[in-house]
Amino acid sequence: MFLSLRAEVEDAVAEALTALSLPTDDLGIEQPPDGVDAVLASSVAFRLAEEVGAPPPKVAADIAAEIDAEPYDYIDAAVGQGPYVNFLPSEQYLADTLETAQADDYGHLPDRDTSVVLEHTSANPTGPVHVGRARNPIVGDALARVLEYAGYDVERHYYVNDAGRQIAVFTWAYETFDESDLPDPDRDSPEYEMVRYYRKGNDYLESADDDAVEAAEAEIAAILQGLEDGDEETYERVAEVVDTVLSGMTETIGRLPAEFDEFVKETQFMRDGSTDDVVQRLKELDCAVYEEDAWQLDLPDFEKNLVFLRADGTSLYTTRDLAHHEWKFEHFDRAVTVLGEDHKLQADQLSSTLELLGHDTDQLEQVFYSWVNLPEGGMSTREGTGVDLDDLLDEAIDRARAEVEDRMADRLRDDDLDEDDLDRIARQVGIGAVRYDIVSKQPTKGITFEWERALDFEAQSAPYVQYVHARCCGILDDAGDVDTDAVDPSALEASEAAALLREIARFPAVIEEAAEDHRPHVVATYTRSLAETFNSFYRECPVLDADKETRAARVALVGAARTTVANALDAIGVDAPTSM
RNA sequence: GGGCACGUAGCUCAGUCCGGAAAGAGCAUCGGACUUCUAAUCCGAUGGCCGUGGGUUCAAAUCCCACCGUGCCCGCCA
Repeated sequence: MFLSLRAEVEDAVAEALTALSLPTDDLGIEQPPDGVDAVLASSVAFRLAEEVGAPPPKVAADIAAEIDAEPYDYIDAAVGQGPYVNFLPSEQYLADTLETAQADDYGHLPDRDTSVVLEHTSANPTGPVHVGRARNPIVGDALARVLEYAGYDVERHYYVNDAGRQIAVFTWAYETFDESDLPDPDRDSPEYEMVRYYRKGNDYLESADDDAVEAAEAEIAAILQGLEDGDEETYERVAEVVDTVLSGMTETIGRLPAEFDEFVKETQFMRDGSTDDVVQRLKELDCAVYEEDAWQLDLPDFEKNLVFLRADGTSLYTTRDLAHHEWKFEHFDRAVTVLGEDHKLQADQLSSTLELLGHDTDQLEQVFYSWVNLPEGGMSTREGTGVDLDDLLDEAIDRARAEVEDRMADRLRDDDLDEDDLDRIARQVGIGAVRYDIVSKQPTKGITFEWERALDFEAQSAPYVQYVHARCCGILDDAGDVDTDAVDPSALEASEAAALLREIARFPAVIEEAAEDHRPHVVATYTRSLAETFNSFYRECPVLDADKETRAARVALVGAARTTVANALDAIGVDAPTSM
């Protein structure tokens, strides 16, 4: 409804300006601050004051007077208020919002008939997922959900780097060292067992004597060469390591939850010849140069050349990624990638090169986030420094469980939570808190990991919003059967109820904004604001004890609040508990 | 050295893209509200030269320039 209202307001302002022979290039539509009755406003009078030769309040009043609300469904009136033209919503707006918002699919925008491939995480399959890279699956999955809400047809991809030196080292180490020489794994899970070989191998390369290292390097080089030559046996050796490690990582990421539709392997683009094909076309480019036995691109906007073929004739990560992206463009309308800020330069070079190859890079969008660091520095799989995501999630669940048990004694609601409920709530709240904490911040801001902060369940966190959902469910449970179809929204005249309905009405616009700008955190901000508005309503407006007509309207409003909270949380991937 | 990102209350952050109605939350501190639809809640108080200095504008946390601080990047690594 909000989106329709906004369209009507834009139309009304443009019409009025045209009638007054004023320019319509900037309508100045904005949302008024709290405490103003209007839902939308225009500040256009400021800009027109000089042209008209009258002070802004006079101009605003004239524009308001020119607007006839009659033909509009959702505008009740346009009123001049100081220098602003304020728009009051109609009964119809409130009634339609109340009805639409109770539907399970509230917040889903119409299908756009546009396919989007969203690549996120793509962490090298070298070991357990640590907190340093945890922002990627959380932001990526939330963005995928938001895009789906916005009507896009989304596929989630994990690009598997299975052709790099690290993986060759890993494969060599796995085949070389014996398990009896390794420490016990931190967890009984494949990636924790496997990473021991990786770390052992890297240690060996750093500390063994020169001859031994040289021999090892020869074996590693042979693996890389085998991949480049398309040797089937080498692929299988590497795949055993990669698939095993990846299976464990996938399971950890799945706890967030974040799932993938496809794991796209880098080697795919070596085996199908597309990397060779890209290389041929890159050589034809005007900026292609052959220097020091290597093929490079002298990209106009970059200081250094981009090497795309090594002196030994092998391809590089970026070369394969070019083939990967051409494949994406072939199969999808748009491609979005969530990347660490350390990949910014590489991503810009990729984009420029794709442009030179004749692709429309408007369809490629990148979202960057900064790494989560420890107070003492970055996290590293190879060095084994860092906090494992599994440990963080386990600790979050443990603490959430302790909270629930703590509150059991003086719990007011008499609904007999059993052991299964306890497990469920601990998991929903614990994981929700971790996820919400990350998804609610702008990804470009730096985060330093601290246990206490990451596990803070106080207000402005997931449990605060989840609690509102549980409260709604509680009220609806007790309300029994209420005919919410023929409810008169004018029964919601209490200001807290009206404010809640207006906040609910914004949800589709929030989804639209988050999807267009690729900023899922605005949805998190919205859930908090919605929860606050609900809590004010909850305090001031009794639902079950109200007179019949008010009761029905308020039950409908709580129903609308429940679906809105549930769907807004769903859009950022946080569970909505039915009881807490 | 160059490029990019970030800098808002003691702490953690919204708001910045697209300039407009007294700068908003939470935590912390202090003071209130549970015989009431769930107190993981609510109400109130305290706390801000929006990094600094210029500029543009009727209007700047928001746009432009310079500077300072922090992080990331500048491999024939990924």
